[in-house]
This record gives sequence, structure tokens and C-alpha cells, in this order.
Amino acid sequence: MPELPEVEVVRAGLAPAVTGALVAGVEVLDARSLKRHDPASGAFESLVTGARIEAAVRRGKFLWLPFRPASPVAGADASGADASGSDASGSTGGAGADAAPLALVGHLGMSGQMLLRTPDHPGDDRHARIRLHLEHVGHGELRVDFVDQRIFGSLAVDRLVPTADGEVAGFSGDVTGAWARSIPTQVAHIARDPLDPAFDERAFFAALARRATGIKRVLLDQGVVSGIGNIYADEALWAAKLHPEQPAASISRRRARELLDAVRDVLLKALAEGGTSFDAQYVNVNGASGYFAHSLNAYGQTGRPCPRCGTPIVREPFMNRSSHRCPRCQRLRVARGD
DNA sequence: CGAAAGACCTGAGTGC
DNA sequence: TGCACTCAGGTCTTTC
Repeated sequence: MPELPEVEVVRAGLAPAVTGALVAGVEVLDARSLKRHDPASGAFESLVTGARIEAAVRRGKFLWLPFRPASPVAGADASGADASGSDASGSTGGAGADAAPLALVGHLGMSGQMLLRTPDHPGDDRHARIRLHLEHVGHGELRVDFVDQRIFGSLAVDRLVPTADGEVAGFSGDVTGAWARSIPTQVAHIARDPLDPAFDERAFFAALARRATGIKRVLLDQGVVSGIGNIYADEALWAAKLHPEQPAASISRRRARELLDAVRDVLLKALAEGGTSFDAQYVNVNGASGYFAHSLNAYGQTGRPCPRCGTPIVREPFMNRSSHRCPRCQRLRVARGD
């Protein structure tokens, strides 16, 4: 259940290994992990093979690797390669300057991992779905294994289009690349995350004021604010002393501001703890390893005393999952100015 | 447009 | 031992 901090750990671990790398080959072990790939744009394998990766970018929980497609001419005489990708609409247009910029888009879903490995690493991973074979000038040959038990995650090749606001699309540590202000079409509807310098606070407050539904539903709506999942929603609501079902529109501007601050605080804290957990050489780019159970105040703490007031935390059904809250600190309150 | 419910997935755990 | 059931949950789609 990787949320923003976990995905950022993955992005940061991947970035130095994939930036500038050539995709020498790809193995699709389970096509279900391509469910977000639109076959009309071409076969996944042929689009990715020969690509030169330019960066690793993240917005919310989405991750993408902008790349320059292989030049058809350069690839032709090198070695027969497998020309299996010659579908009906074969012409990919000469990979010149007018070729559409593309990106490899990834979402980890609930159980997805991007494991960075040496080429000789045993391929015995039970849930390995897709493997990328890379050649990197500095690191030599590498492998990225997309491992995903529950297959809620996926990889896809998608077109990059300019961002609606003209700002940098997501976080990558580099705002100068030609790809920086472009976003994959399937990520374009996702709001910026609250740590993004271009996050639109006014739009966030306006969305809250407009919604009659519970505040937790709004926090989980990636079209309003991205990067938050069940865990950090519960944590932020606990910190802001808000009941998950408190109607969003009933929350005063002042308390909404406190909530946004709490969200940022929770995400930054998790990021700080997660950022220290990987080793320098071959980073274990593992989305699940970054969970910081010791610092959780509400999520998964059913029956344990609220760290603030000592009242046992309760677990309640919520959208086919669970909410965890302190029944004393986080009460439903009638709409009224603060 | 907003809101809510269902679908997609697998494996661990529980009760009988 | 085995079977049925519950739970974990992010995002997309459908329905109202």
C-alpha cells in the first residue's frame, strides 16, 4: 500500500540507476500488469525496447520515466532483433524531433515493487510480472523487476502532453529537462500532491467547501489532492482532530488549513524516515519496506491508547476498508464557525 | 458535476 | 485436511 512517501523512496532509488540508461530488452511475464497500456499506441515491448530513459518523475503515487524512443534506423542493422512488433499501423514515424514524447508510466497499486538488481540475480521471484534489462554507462548492466503480488499496479507506455498550468509536472530533482513540463495523459487528471511547489491551495480549500461528503473521502480523492492513501489519511485526520465522516464543507477555513498542514507534516515525517532506510550501493527499491509502523498514531492501532488522550483507538468500516480514530479527540461536530 | 457502489486481484488468516 | 469466508485497498468504471 505504497502512498506518496513510499513511492518517492522508490523514485529516488530508481533515478540514479535509470537516468541515461538504455532499455536493452524487456520481458512481460504477466500481461495483466499492462492493463493501463493502450495497445492501440503500439506493443509495449516494441515501444520500450531501445528507449533511452531521461529521468524518474513522480506526482502523487504515479511514477513515470520519460524516454526517447529507439531510432528505427540505428536498431535495424545492429542485430536481427525480433521484429515481432510489426502490427498493422507499424510506422512509428522516424524517431526524430517530431516524434511524440513518451514515458513509461508505473503505478505500484497495493503491492507493487520496483526491484533494482544485477543481471545475474536469480529470476525466481514468484510475483515478478515485468522485467526491464538496462545498460547504463556508469553502472553497467542492470535489471528492474516489477514485482506485484495483487496486480493492482501496472506499467504502461503513454504519451506526454504539456501540463495544464504550464508548471513542472512532478518531482524529479531536475526542472530543466525538455520533459519537465509534460505529463502522461493518464496522469493528467491527478491533482498535484501537497508537497508540490505548484500545489493549488485555493483549489483545495474550494473543493472542501463544495463537498458535502466526509472529509476522508475527499482526502482520498486523487483529483483533489494526490499522494494520500488510507494510512496517511487516518494519520492526518488524527493529527488534525477531525472525524473521518465530518462533512468537508462544514470544516472552517482555519481548520482546513490545519488539516493541510497536518497532511504535509505526516508525509514529510514519513519521507524523512523512509529516506534513510536504503543502502547506498544497490538500493532495495522496495515500496513496502518503507512503512514506519513505530510512528503511527491511529492507523492499525485498534485498542491501543491514543497517544494524546489515552482513549483506546477504534476501527470502523469505511468504503470496504477501515478507518482508525480516537473516539474522544475525533468527534463529529455540528457545523458552526470556529 | 457529485456521490456511492462495484470490479479488479492474491494470499494470509480465521472459523467450522 | 479442506472449504468458505473476511480482510488488505488504489483506481477506474458504472449508476443514479
